[in-house]
Amino acid sequence: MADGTEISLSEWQVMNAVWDGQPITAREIILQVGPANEWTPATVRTFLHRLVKKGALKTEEDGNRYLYSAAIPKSKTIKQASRSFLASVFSGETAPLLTHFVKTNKLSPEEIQQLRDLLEAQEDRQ
Amino acid sequence: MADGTEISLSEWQVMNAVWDGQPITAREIILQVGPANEWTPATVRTFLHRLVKKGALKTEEDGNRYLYSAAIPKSKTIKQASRSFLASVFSGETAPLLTHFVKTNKLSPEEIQQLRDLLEAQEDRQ
DNA sequence: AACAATACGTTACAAGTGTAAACAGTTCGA
DNA sequence: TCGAACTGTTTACACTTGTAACGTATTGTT
Repeated sequence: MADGTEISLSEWQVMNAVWDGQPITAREIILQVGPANEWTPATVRTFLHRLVKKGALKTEEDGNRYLYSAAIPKSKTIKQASRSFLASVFSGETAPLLTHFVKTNKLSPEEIQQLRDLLEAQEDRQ
Repeated sequence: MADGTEISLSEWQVMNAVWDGQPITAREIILQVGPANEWTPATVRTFLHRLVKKGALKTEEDGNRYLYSAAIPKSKTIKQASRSFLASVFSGETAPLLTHFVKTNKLSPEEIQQLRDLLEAQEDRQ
C-alpha cells in the first residue's frame, strides 16, 4: 500500500514513455514499449487502463482516440520508488547504494565530473 | 519472472536480517523485523517459508528449531534488484539515478569523500 | 502429569501483476 | 459499400504478495 500510487515495474515502462512524449497516443506507447518487452498491444493497453484507474495517467479525447498524459509528476513518483528501494534493498543506507551503482555501471567522463562537482557542492553546503 | 529469484520488498527485510546475523533462528528474525513493520510472527514465518521455497534461504536443524541462512549471496541479489530498479525507474540511466540519490539524501563528509575518490578512480580506470 | 508457551506446517483469502483474448464501435481504402 | 484495420472496453486466469489464523507437535513449568 504505502501511499496510494504504487506503480509496478511493468507500469514504469509505460509511465516513462508517457512522461517523455506527453501527450501521447496508445499506439505510440505500444510501439515504444511493446517490442522491447515482448508485450502484445493488448498487454500494454491493460497497463494503460490500470494506470488510469490508479490515477497515474489521465486521458483527453482526440477525435476517436485518446491522448494520454501523466497525472502525477515524474519527480514525485521517482522519489517514492527510490525511497522504497533504498529502504528495502540497502536498508536505508545511501552510501552503499551509491557505491554499488558507481561500481557496477559505466559512466562517461562528463558524468563522472558532474557527479564529483555535485558531491563537492554537497560537502560545502553544510 | 525475469530470473528465478525474485525477492519482494517485504522479503528483503527478512533477507537483510538473515544476511547480517547468519545463521539465525526464526524467533530472532521475528524480533528484528516484526515490530518495525508491524508484522505478526505468523506473517514473518510466511515470508520465511516462501523464501525457503524460492531457494533464497536454507535451513539447518538445531534441536527442535531451525537455523536459517542465506542460500544466495547478498551481492548477487543486490545486483539483480538494482539492475531491475535502474531499468524500470531510471530507464537504465545510471547518472540520473546517482544524481537523484545524492540530492535527496544526507551523506556524511567521510562518505562524500569516499565517493569522490571512487569516482576519481573510475575516471582514471579508462 | 497436565497445561501453557513455542516452534513449525498448512491453509486462507483478497488485492495486485503479468499476460492476454474476445468483443464492439469507427474509419479508411478498395 | 464492405470488410480490414485500428481504437477502446470487458473479461480471464494463474501467480505473487501482504497479511494472517488454525492446527499439531514439542517442551518447559508447576
